[in-house]
Formats: sequence, structure tokens, C-alpha cells
Amino acid sequence: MTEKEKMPTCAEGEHSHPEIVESVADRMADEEILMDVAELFKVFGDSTRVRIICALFESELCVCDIAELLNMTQSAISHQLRVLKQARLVKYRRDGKSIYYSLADGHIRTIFNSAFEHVME
Amino acid sequence: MTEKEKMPTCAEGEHSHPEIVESVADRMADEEILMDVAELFKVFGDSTRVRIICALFESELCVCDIAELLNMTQSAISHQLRVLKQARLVKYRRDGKSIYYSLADGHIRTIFNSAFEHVME
DNA sequence: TAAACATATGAACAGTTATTCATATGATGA
DNA sequence: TCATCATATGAATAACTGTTCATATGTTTA
Repeated sequence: MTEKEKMPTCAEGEHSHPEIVESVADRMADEEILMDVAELFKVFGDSTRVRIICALFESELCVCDIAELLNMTQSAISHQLRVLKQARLVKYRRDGKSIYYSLADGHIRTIFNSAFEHVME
Repeated sequence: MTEKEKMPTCAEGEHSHPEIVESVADRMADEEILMDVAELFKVFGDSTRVRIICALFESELCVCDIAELLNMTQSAISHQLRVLKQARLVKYRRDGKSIYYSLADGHIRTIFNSAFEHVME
């Protein structure tokens, strides 16, 4: 470029498609819901948490059993369970010294089943 | 603790449940598939990419229209489209100077619909 | 009550990631 | 062919995240 100019974007020119953009904007879900969806997927987007969730699909489990199953430290599992807890994806009950975790919601299975279908296409 | 000892984990003691752990391990999906699922969710776990995907649910769009719609720079959108492209979630076609993106797969809608149901419970 | 155990948590660190800025690439039209 | 436009990309940076280590909390049992 001969002159130092701001790089134009088509959105400012005549080549954009304002009708389409507006129409899509109208039909899209609310910003807040999209944020919640992204937040949910973010929780699912870690292999440790995915493995914990898939373990809990099969059975209620205490922390140390999850740690043994995944071959990870108790601390690492506990930290991840906290993330799942904060996202209201797991619930827990105390039995003696152990704490048993299970899935809080049936929707989780549905979401994962769809994801499994996709990756195994 | 009086002595400096390695903190024991129940997995090494008698309080673990090896039968349950083994049974869950047997029924769980393969490690590789779980990694793929986590990888997929990781791509979905960003609000910009969620907004792009949800926009593409409504219509095929060129890059600059997505940028305008989301009120972000063309560069930021382009970088995120590359992530979606590498995950084989979008396809594109050239029409003159513009490049139009669309979703590559119907499964994506299914997964998102389940997620929407969850967050809107 | 004290020791042992299962779990939770705070701090620190390393690795990852999203955006920005500057610039490259590739297509179009004069 | 040259200027312009739409998009892509590399480098840099700031923010975030997962694990580890050390330790705290709360329960059980001797």
C-alpha cells in the first residue's frame, strides 16, 4: 500500500449483505444462552472431565476409585469434580469417609450420545 | 503427621472397590474415542465459535458478514474459522472475492439442540 | 482423644488459547 | 498490469487452565 490507511472491511463497504446479517441476527438464540452453551461445552472440553463423566454413566463412584480408574492423583480428580460440581453436572452423597459422585442430569447422556455418534460416524 | 510419609490413597489400601473399577473400565468407551469427544467439545467450548456455528445454522455466510454480525474483526473470525475447518465442522466455497462458509455436518445441530435443552431446562 | 483415612483446597507453574497487529495471498475489475 | 478488496496467516501478548505439591477439613475407629 502506498498510503498508510486503515484496512477496510467489507462490512463498511457495499459488498456486505446487511439484510442477511440482520435476518440471521433475528433468528439466532439470545447472547446469554449462547454463552451458557459455550460454558457447558467448555466443561466438557477436557479429556479428564470427559472420562469422569463417562465413568459416572456406568456407576456412582467415590473419588479414590475415579482416581484409580483414570490413573491420576486424588487431588487432580478432586479439582475436576469441583468444576463439574460448580457446573451442576454432578451430585454427591457422603457414606462414611467416602464421597460418592453421580451425574446430576439425564441431558448429559443425550448430549454425549450425539457427540459419540459424530466422532464415530 | 509425625513422620514425613507419602500420603496414602485409598486405591492402594483395602477401601477401594476394584471390582467396580474394573467393571466400569470394561464398559467405558475406548480412550481414543473419549479423546476425540473431548476434542470436539473443546472446539465448541468458546463463545465466538458457538456464535459462528449458530449463525451458520441459519444461513451460509461470508467471512465479513460473520465479522459484522458478531461485531468482531475479520482476523479474529478468520482464525476461528480455521479452527472449525481443521475440526471438519465447516465447509466453504468461493464466489468471486468472497468465501462462503457453511456447516459440514448435520450432527452438529443435534449436539447443539441437546445442549440448548440442557441450558434452558 | 488421637491416629488414620478420604476428600478438598490454595498456591505455583507450565502449557494452552483467543485476540490484535501487521502483512501476505489470491481474485477482480479498470 | 495495477490498485482494490476479501480473506488468511504469523508473531506477540495477555488471560486462562490443568496438574502438582503441601496442607486443611471432616469422618471414623482404636
